[in-house]
Amino acid sequence: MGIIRKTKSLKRVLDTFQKSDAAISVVQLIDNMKHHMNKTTVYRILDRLKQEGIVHSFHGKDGLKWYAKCSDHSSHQNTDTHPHFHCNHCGAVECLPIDIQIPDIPNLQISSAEVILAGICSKCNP
Amino acid sequence: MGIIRKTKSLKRVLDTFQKSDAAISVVQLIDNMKHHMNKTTVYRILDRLKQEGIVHSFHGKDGLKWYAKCSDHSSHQNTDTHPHFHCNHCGAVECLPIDIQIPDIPNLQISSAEVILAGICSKCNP
DNA sequence: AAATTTAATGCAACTAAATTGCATTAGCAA
DNA sequence: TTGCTAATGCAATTTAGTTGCATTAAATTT
Ligand SMILES: [Mn+2]
Ligand SMILES: [Mn+2]
Ligand SMILES: [Zn+2]
Ligand SMILES: [Zn+2]
Repeated sequence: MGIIRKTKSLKRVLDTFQKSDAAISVVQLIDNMKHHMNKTTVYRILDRLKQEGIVHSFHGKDGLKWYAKCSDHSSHQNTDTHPHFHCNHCGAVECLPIDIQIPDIPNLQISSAEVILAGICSKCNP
Repeated sequence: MGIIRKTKSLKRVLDTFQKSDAAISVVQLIDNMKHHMNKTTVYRILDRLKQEGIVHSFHGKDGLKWYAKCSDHSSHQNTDTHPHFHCNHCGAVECLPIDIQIPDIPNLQISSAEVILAGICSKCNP
């Protein structure tokens, strides 16, 4: 595992994540890359980057897929349960560097959690 | 608001929710109803039931839409932030009657939260 | 009980996200 | 430079969800 060819396409996508902490939707990323690579390629690159632990994915408030860079400290591959905030006004999504406490539930073996918070972000706030 | 014709189709869908507390995916519900009504009708009935506060919706771990009956006590239309559990093994989804504490985040106005937990349910457990 | 009104439905066409198969290209190591 | 094969492009496909419009059937009125 871990065999990655550093193709131009991969570098370009990787760059997007390294330049900013912001999460990006697949739809948006495909659009950003449309003059440089095929959408199928974007999907496949995201798969690889995720497998390598370089990015993580989750679903935004509308069920669409988003990706964001894994921050250095939060690379606990499995137990990375930080929440995400989706702005209802501008549509931006950000990773929140906090820990949501998931209580133990009797009879349930919880192995992962997705927490998506929605509201108004700081930029859209008065 | 609240004008609802008690059509045969609506009664049939309503019955599904009243007979069980389990959540059901739209995909599954459409399949269950396929001999009795059109999928468009299912979508529209779900919209109405939700508007009436009879059911609530959320996204499962794969981003698909699920619905479940609103329990009598949890009909705080807005602040209903109970989590949902999605079994990785059998695919069942259940509403969890617990409260997840969402901490205040500086600069963010959080108005809703979706918490989806994944793992192994009691039936799939040893 | 018939006529009226219009919410609700069926259906086909459509949109959009995500996936797949296959021929071609380009990283990279020998 | 050559050879291997991971990676890509592209077109077709799948699937969730939506829309427009003609038709049907609840509910209300006569
Ligand atoms: Mn994140
Ligand atoms: Mn629920
Ligand atoms: Zn915003
Ligand atoms: Zn299960």
